[in-house]
Amino acid sequence: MPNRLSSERNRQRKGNRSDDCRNEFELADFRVGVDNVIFSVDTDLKRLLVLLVMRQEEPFLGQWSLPGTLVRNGEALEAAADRILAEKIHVQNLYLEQLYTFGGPMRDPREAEISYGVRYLSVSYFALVRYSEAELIADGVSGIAWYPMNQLPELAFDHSKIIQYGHCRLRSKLEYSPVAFEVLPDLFTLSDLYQLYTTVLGEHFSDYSNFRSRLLKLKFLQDTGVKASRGAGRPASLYKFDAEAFEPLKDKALVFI
Amino acid sequence: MPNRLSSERNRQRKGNRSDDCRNEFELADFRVGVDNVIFSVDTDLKRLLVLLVMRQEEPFLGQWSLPGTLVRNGEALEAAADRILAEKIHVQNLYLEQLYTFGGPMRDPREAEISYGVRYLSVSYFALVRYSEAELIADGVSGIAWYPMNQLPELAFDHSKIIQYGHCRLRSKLEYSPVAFEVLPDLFTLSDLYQLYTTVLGEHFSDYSNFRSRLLKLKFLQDTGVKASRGAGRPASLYKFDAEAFEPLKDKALVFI
DNA sequence: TTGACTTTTGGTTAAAATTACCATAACAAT
DNA sequence: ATTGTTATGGTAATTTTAACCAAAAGTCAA
Repeated sequence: MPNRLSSERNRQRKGNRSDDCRNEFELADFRVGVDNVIFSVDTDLKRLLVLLVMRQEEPFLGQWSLPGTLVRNGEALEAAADRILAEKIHVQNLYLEQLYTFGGPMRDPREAEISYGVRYLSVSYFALVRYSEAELIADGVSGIAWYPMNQLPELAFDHSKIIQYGHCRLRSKLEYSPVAFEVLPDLFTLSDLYQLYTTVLGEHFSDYSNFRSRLLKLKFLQDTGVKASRGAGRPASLYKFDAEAFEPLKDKALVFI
Repeated sequence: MPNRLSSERNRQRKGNRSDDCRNEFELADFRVGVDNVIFSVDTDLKRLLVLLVMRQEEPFLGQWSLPGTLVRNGEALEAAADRILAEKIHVQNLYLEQLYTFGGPMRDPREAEISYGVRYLSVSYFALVRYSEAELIADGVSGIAWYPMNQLPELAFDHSKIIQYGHCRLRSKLEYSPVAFEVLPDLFTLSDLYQLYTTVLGEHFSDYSNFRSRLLKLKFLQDTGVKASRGAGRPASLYKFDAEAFEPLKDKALVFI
């Protein structure tokens, strides 16, 4: 990060902040926030869900938004993402990675306030959690809820755009990486796996029978021999993910769309 | 970006900044920089190159680093990336996209200075430029040079890590997107294209003959009929990229590794 | 108990894609 | 003219994909 201005001059600039002349050549002061796009899959109802929270303050008071927070002193970005996630849901298994950084000027109305010169930047994170074990933490007044991807309400800031971006990432992650096994139970049936994939990707990529033989041929799913009988139909074998056997297959596509 | 603290309390915090007690629960003030990983391919010598600049100031004075800048008032992140690129090289065709945001505490030694509480965050961008037309802008004292990816010097900050991350992105971009045609001349031979791919990906993904037939079968390369005779051997046809014909093929893999 | 229904499992077969080659064409250099 | 080099257009064996199909093993209801 080479800096054209000396640190001497930077200190000077900071002292000037309450002047009325904003210079376009001066450096911007940033407040950095982290926003999480937390996905979950309800395989029973075949719905892809996003976690939203109701804003408790201005701007956008009372509107739905992504759970987020401003980054604290000494806190790594991912740590902030972890923190806000832990504040909103109890969950044991999760996948978390950085998504994108949105930082255009005036993406936050607070930039227009008298405390001008402050920019709001959002480093977004993408998370996938196990739906069955996720307990939402409703701390009294604040609203919090899972929303189906196809029934999203109007959102604060540019959060709709962030969610769309996260949706793209989720789809490609599912195609090329074993994230699915982070959010499935340790023991799962091939049908569970297929439900998860079709809920996110649609049913256009493969039929169940071909999906099965494709995944089994890759040899990283261990048949435990245990059978799971769930309602009608022949009981299915419970499989478990073998991370070691998967190792050589990383960055290969698992399914084709 | 929901904010647990009221904006009232934020203003208070800003007034306190020169106190000596840094509170870990207080929000961090950020300086946001943009760092560019600018790649280019020298197909003659079969080398993948990265653009580096010599730092003119502390910290890391005199060390090689990625070209970067701090973001100015009212400037979008991508605009800052464009600006620093334009300051360093003249180039007509280029591909530019956001890479990753590095923002751990203490990634910049300046955070340890007496002006504590300031965090340095780097939003990195990834660029690919046409080597033949790229003119480096050497403004007197400052050093600027293309370095081969396999002979990188010691770099300032965490820039080595950023370059490694960029290298991964470059490989996957080449595999799944038509970036190659952004940095090839308008008219190119299939050999030119193959050189580009092998220089970045290695020769393990396909032999020349199969590479040719694979790409030609996709029908988005137009044979202009014009022949290019370059040294020995049979003259090659010059092709051009047909963006319209490519449209339906986007987000499909072009080559397989 | 028996037959209908559901779901899992393990196939088959035709079409398509991949891979490893090979032969020839069209030029330059000597 | 001969040789060397690169481009081009194949072939054939193998693998993968896509679209099915039928039996196995359970539940459910009459």
